[in-house]
Parts: sequence; C-alpha cells; structure tokens
Amino acid sequence: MTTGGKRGRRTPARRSGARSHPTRERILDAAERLFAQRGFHGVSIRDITGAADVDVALANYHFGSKQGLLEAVFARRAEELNGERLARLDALLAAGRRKAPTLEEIIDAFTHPLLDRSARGGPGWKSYFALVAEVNNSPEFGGVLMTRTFDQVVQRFIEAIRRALPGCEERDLYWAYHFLSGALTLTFAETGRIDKLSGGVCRSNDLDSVHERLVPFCAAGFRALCVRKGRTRKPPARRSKAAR
Amino acid sequence: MTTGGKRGRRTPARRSGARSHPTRERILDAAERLFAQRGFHGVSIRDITGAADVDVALANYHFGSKQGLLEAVFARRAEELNGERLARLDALLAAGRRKAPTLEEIIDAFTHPLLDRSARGGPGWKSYFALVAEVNNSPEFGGVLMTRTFDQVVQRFIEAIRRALPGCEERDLYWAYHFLSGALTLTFAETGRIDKLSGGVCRSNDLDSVHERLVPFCAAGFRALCVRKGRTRKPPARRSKAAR
DNA sequence: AATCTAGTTGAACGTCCGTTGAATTTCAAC
DNA sequence: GTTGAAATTCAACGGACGTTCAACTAGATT
Repeated sequence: MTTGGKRGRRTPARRSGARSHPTRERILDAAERLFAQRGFHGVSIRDITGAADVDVALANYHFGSKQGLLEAVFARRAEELNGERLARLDALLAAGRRKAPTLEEIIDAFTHPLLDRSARGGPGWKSYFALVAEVNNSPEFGGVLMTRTFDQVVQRFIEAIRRALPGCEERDLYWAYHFLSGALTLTFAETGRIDKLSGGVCRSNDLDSVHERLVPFCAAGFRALCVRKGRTRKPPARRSKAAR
Repeated sequence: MTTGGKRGRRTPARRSGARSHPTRERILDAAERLFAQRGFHGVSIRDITGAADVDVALANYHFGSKQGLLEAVFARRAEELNGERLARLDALLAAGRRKAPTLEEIIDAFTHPLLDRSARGGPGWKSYFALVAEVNNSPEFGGVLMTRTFDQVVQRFIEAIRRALPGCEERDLYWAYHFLSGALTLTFAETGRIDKLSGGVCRSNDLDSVHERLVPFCAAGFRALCVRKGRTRKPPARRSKAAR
C-alpha cells in the first residue's frame, strides 16, 4: 500500500527531505482545491495536472495512483493539525494540574486550530477542511480515511472530556462527539446553504461568529447527555475503573 | 430546466399519473442506492441502468440527463418527508394551542420522520438519507439542492422554535439549526466511523439509540445559545412583530 | 383497420478516463 | 567530465463516459 504501483514501481522523493519539492506541492495544491470543489470522482488527473501546469504523468509518478493522491492530500495537513490540537490539549492539562480543564476549554482546543487556519491560514486550508467535510460524510471513504487520520488524536480528547464529565456513560460520550463532528464538518464545508436559509443573517465564511456559538452549543449538548443519566440511573458504578 | 434536453426533447410520463411506472421507479431505486454509495460522479449511467436491468438510453429518456436523474432521486422522497414533518408540527401546534410546544417536541417532529424511515422504512430510505448527507456537505450541490428541497419546511420549524425560545437572536437561531443539520446528516450517513472510534460501544445503525441522544443534545445546544444573551443584551425588543 | 404516441431497443457518436512505457532532461556526487 | 539516479516529457493503451439517433414495439384512440 505504501509503495504504490503494481510492478516494482515505488513512490520516490523520500530523499531530499520532502522539503521545497515544488512539483509535488503544486500537484497537491491543485488536487486539494479541486477535490474539495467537486469530490474525488468529479475531478480527473488531467484536471489536476492541468491546473498545476505539470505533465499528466507526474501525478502517477509521485503518488502512484489517483487514490494515493487523495490520501497524500488528506495526510499533508493532518500532521500539523493534529500537532496543534495535542499541544493545546497538553497545555490545558499542564496548566490546570490541580483542577481539570473545563469542557469548553477542551472543545475549544479541538476546534480552534480548525477555525484559525480556515479563517486566516490561506485558501489551501479552506479547501482542505471542505474536503474533510465531504470525506467525513462519504460512505466510500469516511469510515476508513477519517479513522486513520484523526482518531488517535480524537481518543485523547475524548479521554479528557471523560475526566471533565465524571460518571458519563461511554455511549453518551461517543455519540456526543459524533454530533460535534457533524456540526463541525458541515460548518467548515461552507456550502452557503445557511446564508440563503437565514436570508443573509448568517454568513458561512464568518467563521469566528460560528465558532463562538459552536463551542457552547456542543458543551451544553455534552452535559445534557452525561448529566441526565449519571444521577438517575446508575449511580457511580462504571466498571471497576476506580473512583476518582 | 424542467423540460430537460436541448432540442424539443422533453421529459415524458407526466401522463398516466406517474403511478406504477415500473421502469422509472427501477432506475430511481438503482440510482438512489448507487449515488448514496459512491457519490454522483462515482457512478455512471451504465452502472445505474445495468443495476436496474434496463437499457442505457432509458435514463436519459426519462430524466433528460444524469443531473436530472439526481434531482429526481432527491425530490422523490422529499414530498413524503416534508409532508410528515409538517403534519407532526401542525399536530403539535394544534394540540398545545394554549401552551406552545417544547423545544424537544419540535426537534423530535423534525427528526423522527427520518429516524423512523431509516430504521424501518426499507433500504431505499437508508440510501436516500445517506445521499442527502453527502449532498448536504458538498459544495457542488449542497447549497442549491438542499435549499430547494427542504428549506421551505425548515423555515416553518425555525419559526416554531423561535416561539419556543422567545428573545432568541436570529443569528443564534439559524446557527443552532445549522449545527443540528450537521449532526443529523452525519448520523444518517452511517459511515461506520463511530463504530471503530468507540470500539464497538456505538453502532451506526442503532438509530433509535442515536435519536434518543440527538434530541436532548441539540435542545440543550439551542438553549445554551439563546439564553446566554436573551437576558443580558436585548430584553424583549424583537422588531415590531407584536408581543404574543 | 389505420393512426398515433409513449416506451423501448441496440448501436454508435466523440470525448475523456487512469495508467503506462520509453525516451529525455536535470543535477548533484564523484 | 563522467556517472547514475531522480525527475520530467510525450505519446499512446484499452476502456468507460454521457448522450443521441433512428428504428421498432405495444397499446390506446379514431
């Protein structure tokens, strides 16, 4: 899988540090933008290499196949994103060593890196998040690609939320994250639907306004799920995972 | 637009009441399933007509173009869905003429028709909702197709929520609906990601469990957005639309 | 029986698809 | 200046794409 083609062909450019490799990056940029606009199957390799102004064979040379190109686009910005998400989470955990961070702080650490890059990180990031939104809702790629790319970090966040909401059942915790993920991805898809629906009162690209509302919306949702039962059904007995 | 092709060609079958038109329905069924699985561009007309076991030319004959076929698939179940949503809403408004319906009741009237059909309405409905999820998050079709198909009914629901949350600002109301829409569509996309993430604790196809959590999650979210300001900023002054 | 039309068929249209192979260029290391 | 691998170019492969067309069938209307 990682070596690509079917007959000895392998993806190159592991040397040279992968830094400032102009052709590769140009192809990734064009693929990112076009995949986000029209979806994986809606874009041809010729569309991409044409937009990047490189030869059509170079996409296969550098990425093995069209699917390999999609995965490379998906992975390129994920490392930076996951890195900042974890850094923010660790900062929270380190700062409040005595007192666990609040739910709002945790959710903000999860969503703010997206907001910041989509609003101020350049058009590549905007395309990237729109692509993630499409993939997240796609039965074809959603389950596999999202899991592989993000779920390790997501597990860290869910663990932090678990501590912030003691006694919360696991199912409630995961479903609440699922709702957060849906709200988040639709937001960054920026389809413009909400602009029309609201008659211009809301603007898809006013991400700061959305984020300011997304965090309390989801925090309240988490609490609604985790509090309602924690008191009335099973008192504390959650497995044997100690009290704390 | 409604008559299709470029040269006098028009979509037929307005006669005969469009009832029990087997070929049309077979094509729509196959298109619904395949579009949901692989997206609009990921499926060819030959895939669809092959699965429906009809001649290739019949898709263009009945629906004008591939895009026309997508729109027909999208519209076919929308009428029934919008109808039941409105019926439930009207029943709520009629029943509690003295006291306005609660937020939870309104959200349930909006989401329960989806839950019920996806869980117990046959595989066609499941495919339909997965397709809606993909379209909703697609920059290419999302803004146009969702607006045209659903937003008239959505406006009715937002109006009902507006009465249930007096003093809520318009922007908060619409953004909260937007988050609800994102959570809802990702849920019905059933990509299986949450199954892996939760290690089997959550199952994508256990829609009754999800719905039981989606309603309180979103209701709490709505209240969190509408209450925080409703008291501290503008007291009651919402336009001049009378009091009651 | 003749007419008409919606429905269906099979074939073909020109175009684009993802991928590959062989030849050529680039450029750093020796 | 030679060598050798990486990068790039050009052309082509077989096949699939959406759409169209003329011919044909079936069933109702005259």
